[in-house]
Amino acid sequence: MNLSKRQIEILEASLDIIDQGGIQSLTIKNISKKVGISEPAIYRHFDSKTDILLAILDYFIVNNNQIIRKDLMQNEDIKIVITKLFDNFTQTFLDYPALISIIFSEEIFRNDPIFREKSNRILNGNFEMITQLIKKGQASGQIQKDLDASALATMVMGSLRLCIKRWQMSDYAFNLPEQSQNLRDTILKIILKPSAKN
Amino acid sequence: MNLSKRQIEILEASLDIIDQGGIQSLTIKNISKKVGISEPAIYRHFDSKTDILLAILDYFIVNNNQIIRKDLMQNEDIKIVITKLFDNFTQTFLDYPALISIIFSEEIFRNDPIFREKSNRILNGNFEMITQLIKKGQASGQIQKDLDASALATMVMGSLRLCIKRWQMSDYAFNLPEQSQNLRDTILKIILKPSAKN
DNA sequence: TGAATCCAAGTTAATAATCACTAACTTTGC
DNA sequence: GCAAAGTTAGTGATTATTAACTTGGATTCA
Repeated sequence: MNLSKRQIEILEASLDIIDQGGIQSLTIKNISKKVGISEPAIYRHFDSKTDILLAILDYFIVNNNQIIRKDLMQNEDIKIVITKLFDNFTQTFLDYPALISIIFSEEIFRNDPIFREKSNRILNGNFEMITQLIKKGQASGQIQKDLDASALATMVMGSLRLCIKRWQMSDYAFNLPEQSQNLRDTILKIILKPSAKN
Repeated sequence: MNLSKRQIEILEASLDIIDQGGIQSLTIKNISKKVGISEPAIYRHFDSKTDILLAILDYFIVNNNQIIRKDLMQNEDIKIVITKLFDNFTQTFLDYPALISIIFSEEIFRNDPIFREKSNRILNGNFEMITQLIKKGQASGQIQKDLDASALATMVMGSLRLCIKRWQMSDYAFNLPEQSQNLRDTILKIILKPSAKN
């Protein structure tokens, strides 16, 4: 996983193209146009288009996730953890809106079994992480224990995803941080035990 | 919007193809193969591939939504409304799993401005409906008033979407009704005022 | 130092496959 | 007997990819 400057340039161009026109517009021609080199020159850096797609998943997701994960796992205060989870994600997408297409890449990568497997593992990995965080919060008495952990994880992850997706679909028209914070605070208000709310 | 038998057959074949291999595998050739007629025969029923895609949106979503909407809007008990919302959606996708691809069609239809506009309106329409239902629940005193209605709507809609998406990605491996009910009950437990819980 | 060479990264041109779609003809059912 | 719905054959455009050649900058060697 040691990418050259040009390889990264190709991956970022690909991300922009997917962001702007969906997976159908990701062609070698479009990539080469955006990078500013000829089509065959792309093949000096990647063996095939499939390799480019796989590299996108690795470069933009797998890496990124491991950083956030460690940070969240180490913290004991569930309120801080969820705040970080929301704010971190929001900031990432604020900085690189094109990444939203990758977070929702399940639909993009569905035509190939290798991609399916990979994006499935990413989604389930994130889901399991959030479930673990919530279980920890329940064990330490900060979250009500009579609430199903995986249902809460679905709520947290699902609402964050929908919020971001709607922002993308609106052409980034509304204030994402504001909406994200609103969502975060509402969720915290709901799932925290009264004693852990301040 | 009066579709012939063959037209509906074509739309259902298209839905199956998208469900199995994503939008990239939706070709006239694949459609004709699935329907059992030649490629040019498809054009006796639709002027273009674009027309087929637009008809998919109309046939599977716009129609369906209006039926559910009326039913939900008429009911006064928010607990019943949310239960119906979850169970109705779940049953629909249980009956026609391929429809899940259409619910998440934002990514599919992104390369064309007309499609974008259309799927955007569908998503926002559903979101607004749920927001209205929650506001009604707050006005009648069943839902806590200090919770932001649109944040709750994001939670309800986002969690339901994620639950269904994960079911699809797992190749329908887990028990969807069970998970959906679990999610529904957790959400009800959380947002209803104590007095409205029984 | 300066010439030889070498290779990574670019180019133009062309490949077969596939795409949506059309022209022209045939079948079929009312 | 006629129109809707099918067929075969072929269109030009676009797809990912390859072949063959060029360039430019670093390395090697006399």
